[in-house]
Amino acid sequence: MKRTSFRSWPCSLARSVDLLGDWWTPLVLREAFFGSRRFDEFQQALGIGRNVLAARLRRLVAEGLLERRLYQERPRRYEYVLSESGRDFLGVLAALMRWGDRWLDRGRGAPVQLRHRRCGARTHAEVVCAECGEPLAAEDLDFELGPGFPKKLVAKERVRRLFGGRRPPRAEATPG
Amino acid sequence: MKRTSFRSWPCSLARSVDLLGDWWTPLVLREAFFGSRRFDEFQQALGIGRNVLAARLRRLVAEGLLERRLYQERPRRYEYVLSESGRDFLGVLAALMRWGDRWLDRGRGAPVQLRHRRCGARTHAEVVCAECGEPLAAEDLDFELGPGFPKKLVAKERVRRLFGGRRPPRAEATPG
DNA sequence: CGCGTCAGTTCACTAGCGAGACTCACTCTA
DNA sequence: TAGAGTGAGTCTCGCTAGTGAACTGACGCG
Repeated sequence: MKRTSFRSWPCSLARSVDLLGDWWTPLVLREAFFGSRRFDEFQQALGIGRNVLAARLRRLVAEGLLERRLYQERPRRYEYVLSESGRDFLGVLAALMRWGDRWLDRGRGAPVQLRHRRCGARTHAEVVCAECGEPLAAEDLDFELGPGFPKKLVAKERVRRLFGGRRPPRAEATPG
Repeated sequence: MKRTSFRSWPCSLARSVDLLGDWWTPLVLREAFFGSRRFDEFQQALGIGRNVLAARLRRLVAEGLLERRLYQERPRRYEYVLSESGRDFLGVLAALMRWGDRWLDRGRGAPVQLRHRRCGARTHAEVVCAECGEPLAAEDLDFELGPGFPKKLVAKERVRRLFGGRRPPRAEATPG
């Protein structure tokens, strides 16, 4: 029984989760943002099993989030640095960190804070609408089919119900 | 050999990942945002195993992201609706979806798009600095210890290296 | 009374996760 | 030229978590 793969689901969320949705991968990426590059750096910082780390690094390289580069011959040693897509993942990590700060700190405050060099402020991540800059809230969003959605599936009943112009009534009745 | 728990790590990211970092949980939450409330709705929409779904719902309820409420007596039937913290998780999902749109679509375009009711635009999520509103980039961020960081650990060598005012040189040498 | 609905639980099976030991290739020291 | 050290992995193996499917139990309906 293999884990069900979401790779080919018509949903970017599912695909991302398929790739990054295990317990270690986000932390490996965090370490990369903290400056780790070498196998043993990652391993010691996280206390992760070496085989697990090797597998994660391999996959992240295969998927293009990390680049494996030779930093010395004799013996051949490789290090792992964030690629463009890897660096772009910072937003997701920052959003997740922010969520944890808000809901998981049990009154002790954030363990780690962000300082934004550009404006100098101690800050945190916020997820906004790219067009108007307002924070995104569930109530303000509709989901629409995009160009990458398979034509075959458009006719499906569930799809039509979900994306048929408006949200299902139950969703709108959500209190709050 | 149990999965190592990140619950008590001094890192909101690790704690969030511990809670939500498996393959199904984010998709269950996505379904909740799409309007699913009932057990069988979730089950059919995702094709998830019923026992796995039951376990995920139970945990999400225990952690406060979902509320389990009785929607009919005789027979007793429960449904699951997003709580405040659950709704707040939308930002993370939207950021992850956006990342997938950018890096995982293989030239076919986004399968699902967002429409922001407030401004009317077809849009996507963007992660910005809460203070100045500029998009967050890895190069512009410093990490600092916050009030929730355990005092005991501050003396640790690794911690001092990471948070001792500036980033380690290797991080700054990152190309890009 | 038998059928359908809904929300789960139980069960048998197994892929693969995770921890720690081990390997391999090399350099450095004396 | 032994011996220690370093760094990047592989190997072994117990265990767990996910899979799919059957089952349960409370109830309404005709």
